[in-house]
Amino acid sequence: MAIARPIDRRLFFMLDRTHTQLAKAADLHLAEHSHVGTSQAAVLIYLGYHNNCRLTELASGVGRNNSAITGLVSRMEQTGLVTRGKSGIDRRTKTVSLTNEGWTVRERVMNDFREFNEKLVKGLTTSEIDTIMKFLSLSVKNVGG
Amino acid sequence: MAIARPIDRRLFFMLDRTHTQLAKAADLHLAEHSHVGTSQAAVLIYLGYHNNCRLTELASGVGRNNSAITGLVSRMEQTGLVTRGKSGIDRRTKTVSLTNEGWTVRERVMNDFREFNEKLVKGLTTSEIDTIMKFLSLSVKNVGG
DNA sequence: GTAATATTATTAGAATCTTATTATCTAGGA
DNA sequence: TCCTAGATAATAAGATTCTAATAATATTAC
Repeated sequence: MAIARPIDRRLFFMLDRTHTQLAKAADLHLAEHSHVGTSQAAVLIYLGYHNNCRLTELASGVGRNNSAITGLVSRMEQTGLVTRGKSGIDRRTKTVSLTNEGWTVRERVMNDFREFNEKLVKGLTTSEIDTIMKFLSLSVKNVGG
Repeated sequence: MAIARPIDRRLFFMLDRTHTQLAKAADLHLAEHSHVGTSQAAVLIYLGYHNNCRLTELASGVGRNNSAITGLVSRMEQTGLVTRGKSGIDRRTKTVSLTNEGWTVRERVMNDFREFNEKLVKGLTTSEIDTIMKFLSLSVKNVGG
C-alpha cells in the first residue's frame, strides 16, 4: 500500500505540466505533416473506427464535452475534413463522417502518432509501460471520475 | 528495451483523456473549499515558496506561458489574492506577491491537493509511483521538450 | 394523452494557448 | 560615448476548449 511521501504531493502538478508540454510537442510533430492539432487528429482517428457516429458519442470517444465538439466539428467542416448529416431517427441528433480528404489526412496522422508514442516510451520497459497505463486508467476511478 | 505493442499507440491519447478528467475532478475538489481552479491554486502554491518573483519566473514555475500568466494574475488581482509590483532594477519586469487573503486561501489549497494526490495513488505501490514519476519526467525529454 | 423530466446539440462567456506587439535592456562597432 | 541589432519582459489580439445556460426533441409517469 502506498504511503504518501513528499513527492506524491506534486503528482497532479507534474501530470499537468507534463501533459502541457507533451501536447505542445505533439502539436508540433503533427504540424510538420498534417496541419491539424491533437484535438482534430483525435476526431479523425475515432471516426475511422466509428464513422457516421453522433456528436455525443464522438465527444465521449475523444474525451471532450459536447460544446467543445460542436466547435471542433464546425472548424473541421470548414476545412473539408468531415461533414455533418442527420441521423433520421431522432431529429435532435446529427452525425459526423469523414470526407475523402479526411481519410487521407487520417493516414498521415496515424503515422505521426505512432512515431510520437514510440518516442514517448523510449527508455521504459514493457512492465513500466503497463504500470503507467494502469495508473492512467485507475486514477480516474480513484478520484470519482 | 520497450517494443511498441498496440496499446502503446494510444498512450498519448490516454494521457490526454486522463488529464482532462483529473483536472475536472481537481477543480471540483478545490471548489468545495477554496473557490479557485487548479491554475490559480498552482500560482498560490508557487508564490508561497517564491513570493515576489517576476511574472516569467512564475510562468515557468507553474508550467504555463507568459500570456497565460498575464491573464491569470490579472484575474487573481481582481479577486484580491495577489498584487503586482515593480522590481525597480529592470523597468520591464513586474513582480507578484501574495496578499493576506492569498496566504489564507493557499493553506486550504495545500490541504486540498494533499488529499487529492492521496486519492490519486490509491492502489499503487511506492515502486509503481516511482515508475510514474519517472515517466512524467522522462517523456518530456524524449519528445524534445 | 399530457405534463414533467431527460437528452442532443448549440450558444454565450470565461480561461488558456499561440502569435504578434510594445517597451526596455544588452552587446558590439563607429 | 553613442547607435543600432538583437534579446527579453510583459501585454494584447485571436483561436481553442471549458462551464453553464438555452432551444428543440424524446421519453416517462401519471
